[in-house]
Amino acid sequence: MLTIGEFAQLTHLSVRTLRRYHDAGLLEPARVDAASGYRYYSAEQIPAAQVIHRLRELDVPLTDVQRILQTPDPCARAGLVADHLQRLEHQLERTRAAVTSLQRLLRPEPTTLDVELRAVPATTVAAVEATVVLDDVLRWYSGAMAELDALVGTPGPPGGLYDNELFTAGRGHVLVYRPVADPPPTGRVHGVTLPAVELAVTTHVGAHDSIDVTYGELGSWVVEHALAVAGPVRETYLVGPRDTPDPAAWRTEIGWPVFRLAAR
Amino acid sequence: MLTIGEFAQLTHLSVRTLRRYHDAGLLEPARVDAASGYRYYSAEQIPAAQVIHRLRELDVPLTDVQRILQTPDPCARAGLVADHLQRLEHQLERTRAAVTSLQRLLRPEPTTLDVELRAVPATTVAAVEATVVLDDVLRWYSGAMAELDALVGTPGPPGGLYDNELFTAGRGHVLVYRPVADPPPTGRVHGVTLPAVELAVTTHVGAHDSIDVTYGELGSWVVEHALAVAGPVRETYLVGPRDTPDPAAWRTEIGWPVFRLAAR
DNA sequence: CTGCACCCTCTCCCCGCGGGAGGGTCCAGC
DNA sequence: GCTGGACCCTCCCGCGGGGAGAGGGTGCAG
Repeated sequence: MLTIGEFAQLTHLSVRTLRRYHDAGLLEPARVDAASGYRYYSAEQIPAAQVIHRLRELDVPLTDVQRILQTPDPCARAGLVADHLQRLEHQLERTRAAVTSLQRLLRPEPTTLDVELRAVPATTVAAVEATVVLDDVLRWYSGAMAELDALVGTPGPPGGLYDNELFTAGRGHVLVYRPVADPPPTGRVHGVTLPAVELAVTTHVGAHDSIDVTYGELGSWVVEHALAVAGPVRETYLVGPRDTPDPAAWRTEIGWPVFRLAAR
Repeated sequence: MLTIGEFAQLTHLSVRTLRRYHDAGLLEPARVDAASGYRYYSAEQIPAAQVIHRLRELDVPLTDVQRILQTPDPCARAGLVADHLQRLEHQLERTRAAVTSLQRLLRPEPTTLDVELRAVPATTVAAVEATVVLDDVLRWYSGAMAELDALVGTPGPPGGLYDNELFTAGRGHVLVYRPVADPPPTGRVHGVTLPAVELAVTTHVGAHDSIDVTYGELGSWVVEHALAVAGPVRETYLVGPRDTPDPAAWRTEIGWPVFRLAAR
């Protein structure tokens, strides 16, 4: 039997951290003295403590660590760990994208932004819509787009409408569509009539990680032309992952509904 | 002039976040109405907001973001950014190490640990010592070892003594040494007589990322042999980065001072 | 038996942001 | 001009994974 201090020395964890792990139910001491409350650990618990330590080094939240430890089947456990590793990989990807985007931002070259003011008539399309949180939007998008592809023909590039709330509040209404002559009236995929709007349109080239920069430039243009933005932004996926695996070749048309200001 | 909500739409930042950046002095609104407190931004501030956004995506703390933004010289600024990128790279390295270590931990193969009980006589060595925090220990170590190398001959492998507090409290007394016949009596590098101890000794093979596992196994061995650990651990760097760049070939002897328990 | 190192619980602090309360301000439509 | 509703303000609390310290109880060796 080891006191918490001795156990801390053997595992290179702090006494405080061990107490926290106990409180969280991650690492129950082998014995807890009922009278004094002293925690006593056994040497067999060292590997368990080290597994927790490693998972924490990988930024696995304590609750998820508990889930992993409580999974009896080693195979299912490995799956949970693999999930986390994949999440780390994904985050690494975003980090890389942020680095390149930052480098471009800090080396400000005069970007000539082609913006077109375009009046778009009301259109009826086959659409899938939902209210989602920002973190889920990619997952949701691929599911929704798969449904669209399964049900209808594809006479033109797909598009999406994204509530501004999605970005400013992290959660908002989203709609993806494909133009189609005769959409089904109801169901997950159903006909929607997009209202007529005047759009400020430009084209974003490349992956979507730094699309906010293009949005910013488009927004600047709109402001400088004494217009104001309104309504959900519209994206049209001219060239996307379905067309080529090379993100550098992707082309996304982004359009912001605008209206003329009286005079400020 | 844009209200905070409009500016949030243009930058894909939340209103709350913009207010926080203002409070932190990162992004001062172009104008703040004295009467109402309303913040008004200009379209020219969009790139600045995006730079902050990117830095935050790289987990740069707000205080460091401020430091970067306040650096007028673009070259020095790029240096600060590069520092952060290097830190990210370093962290990525540790993440990779944690992953491999975790995989080994979860695939528990019966490790045959060679532990030797060795009586070590008191020795006089040339040493550098300090009290450091855990995060700085690697940096401190390379500096200290460079000083040792500069001043004295190298008749044997270098070693270090690490207070257990360093690991359990994140901060502790550290001493690195080289055995030498005639150490200088004073100065940064000075003679120290290491006390005689009985050591439980084993050898850790590989990089130091998962050395705590070896420490744990050594600790288990000590506990199972009715001994107790005491005093600062001793490491001897038989093969290290100075000898070969391949971490898999590194060999570190780790020794834990022990004493016999009366009878528990 | 006494001193001292150790252990206990408790509360507060940190970061960066979200959520919500409670209240003021702007502006379009009437 | 008035009113309603969208917008904005400040202030406080929550999260997670600890660190720091207060204030008090325990265990053990001399």
